[in-house]
Amino acid sequence: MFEEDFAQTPLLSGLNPEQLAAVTYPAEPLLILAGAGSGKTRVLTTRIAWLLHTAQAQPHNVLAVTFTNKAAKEMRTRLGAMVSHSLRRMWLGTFHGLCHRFLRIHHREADLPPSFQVLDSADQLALIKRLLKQAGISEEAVVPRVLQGFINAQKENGLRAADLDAPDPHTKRLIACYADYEQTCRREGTADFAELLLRAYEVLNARPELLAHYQSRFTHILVDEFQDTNALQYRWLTLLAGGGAALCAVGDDDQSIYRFRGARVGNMADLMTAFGIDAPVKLEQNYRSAGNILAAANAVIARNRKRLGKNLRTGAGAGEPIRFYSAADDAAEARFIAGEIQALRQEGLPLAHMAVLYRSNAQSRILEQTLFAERIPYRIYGGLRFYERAEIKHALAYLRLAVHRDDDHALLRIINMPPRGIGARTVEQIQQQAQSAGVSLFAAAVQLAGASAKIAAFVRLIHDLHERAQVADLAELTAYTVAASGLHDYFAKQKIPAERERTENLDELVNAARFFRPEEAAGWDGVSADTAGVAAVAAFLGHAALEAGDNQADGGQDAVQLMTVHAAKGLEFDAVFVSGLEEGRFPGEQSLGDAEAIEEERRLMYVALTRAKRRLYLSMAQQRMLHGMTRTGVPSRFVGEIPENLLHFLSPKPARRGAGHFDRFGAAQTAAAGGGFYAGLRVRHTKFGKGVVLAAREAGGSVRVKVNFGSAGIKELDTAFARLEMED
DNA sequence: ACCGTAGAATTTTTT
DNA sequence: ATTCTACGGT
Repeated sequence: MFEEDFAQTPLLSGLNPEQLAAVTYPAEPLLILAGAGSGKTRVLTTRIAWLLHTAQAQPHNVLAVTFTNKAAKEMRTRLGAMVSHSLRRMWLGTFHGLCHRFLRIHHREADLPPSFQVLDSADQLALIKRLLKQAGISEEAVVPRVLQGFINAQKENGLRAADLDAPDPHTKRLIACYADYEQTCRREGTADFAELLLRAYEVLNARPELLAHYQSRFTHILVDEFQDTNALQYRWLTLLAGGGAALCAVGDDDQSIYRFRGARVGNMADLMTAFGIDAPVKLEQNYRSAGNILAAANAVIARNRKRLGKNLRTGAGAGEPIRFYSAADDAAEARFIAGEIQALRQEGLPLAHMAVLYRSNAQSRILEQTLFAERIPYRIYGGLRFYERAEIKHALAYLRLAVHRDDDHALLRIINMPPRGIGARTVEQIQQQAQSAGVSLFAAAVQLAGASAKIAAFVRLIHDLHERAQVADLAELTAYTVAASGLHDYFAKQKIPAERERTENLDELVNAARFFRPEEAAGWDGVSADTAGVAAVAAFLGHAALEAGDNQADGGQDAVQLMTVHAAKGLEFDAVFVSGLEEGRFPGEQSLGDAEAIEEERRLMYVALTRAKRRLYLSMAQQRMLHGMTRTGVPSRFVGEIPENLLHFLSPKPARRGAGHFDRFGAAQTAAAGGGFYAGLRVRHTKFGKGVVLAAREAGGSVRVKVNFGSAGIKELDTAFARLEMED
């Protein structure tokens, strides 16, 4: 048996039995259920390395898919250190990145122009707004965001506008807009994120010879974070694996926290049925957290009904108890956290090894203020990324026009940026001309150039860029564009220093173009690696849309990490603070009446808890400023789900009431401020029936409560008038 | 063309 | 409270 032999090689040494089983599993469909901190990435990369090592596969036989660029990069790096093979011909990347590459290679079969552009979400939304305006539909009749969600949801279900029909007029209108949107994208040569996946899927599905080629090429397909896949990603994967490839999916149903963006945990169970997998290989040995932390996480997640079933264990000792602090208000909670951070720092723990987590971004403000006041350096995750900055998007719009002059969206973005005297009126004229002549905005501008010197100058600029784009080197073209467009000068002349700093970003963009190598970006094969010409520009623009850059603030110095629980997934820290643990915050108020939503929040809590290696703090505020109002809160049910013997109360221990599933301990002291009502309380109304209180607040002497009555909807009531009975 | 202000919204996020 | 957006005035 070669497993025996290879168990001796450095590649497989150090793996525990379950990891070894997963890595050396035969070339058959396989589902790995990998708990938090169980060495999931290591198993996945080692399996690929083992496949190459044992010559079961060549790099070009492997398709490895992740969700984020970061995960893909890490995998490539780690794999590179494990094997001597060249990984250039291995398809390793994100779903979107790989589909993008596929469509660049097969743009002809996909009926896309060679220079087709990728729309990011902001581009997509802007396109939708423009489209609604053109069709004369008000944004109240069709809310742009709703339409965007509708279109993406349809695409994720594999449905085109032509496939849809609906009885009600509103949905009918959405479908009509979807059709309009499809047509505009087609005319302008653009593809949104969902389109990349859907188009790639459709091309494979419609072309048996192409599908057969890829099915026989990819004998091993590996997927990371499988619990986050949506319906379309699942179909794409199973289509490619349908020719008998060994599909290896790694995931953790307990860490499925992206239902809101279409993730289907059910894909794990479906995969087992579809591919005849009897049981998943479980990785339950945790290498991250101390015993108490793990016990708490296990106890919390055990409350969820729908689980594939898994229980983490650790070889480490129990460690410290979990600390719980209930602060009087949000400011006091922040001060407590700052104080503990200082203390840990004194003990020699680097700040970078500590993280403060919260459910929603709004909670970061008070923490930031407090940390700033206490002179504790912090780094906050989230916010604008490099390629999302306005000045960068402006510059990219010029590049887009350079390679594709019919891109109306790009034209509208920069026709008067920097200001060149082409205002709303002139733009309207151009739009009218385009409409009546049935041509793109740029073509219309060409037609009108004789009538306006300003339009003529703009047309000349775009023509100039277009000509250079055919021959110039990408970096040269970018540098020329930034200067010739007037963007650089415009920002350089601004009064506000922050505006002037935008020129640095433009310089940085030129730099990025200089170092951009298409073949390195994703290991392209079949696509020219030339850095000159239209193809290079298109590839660079695709890279900018698909890889928006880092979204964490300035790195460098030792700093506490602040982020949402979602952003913390996959990371680990010695000390973790989970803040804002109140009913209505975490779990969020929109989840309170909904059992499915509560389970997702509980998984989120599970993710939060399992980030901690050695020390875990849980904290809450009895009163919190929210939307300009002081709201009262009771401890999160999730705190009550942690066995009491694991907790150490740093504040007076709140009274526990009831022995059931939901211990509303602390309710007695804090509910007073809400007139006896608090989030999570079950009530009954004579007319609306049973409901759950989402929020209680005092307004002008009276107490108003927001209640979710389920089918009767969400109502806001004044307790002085409404006849609400507490159900207990 | 630019600026100011009134009104609305307000989980989570990657691509 | 705050932040963003849309609209209207100068």
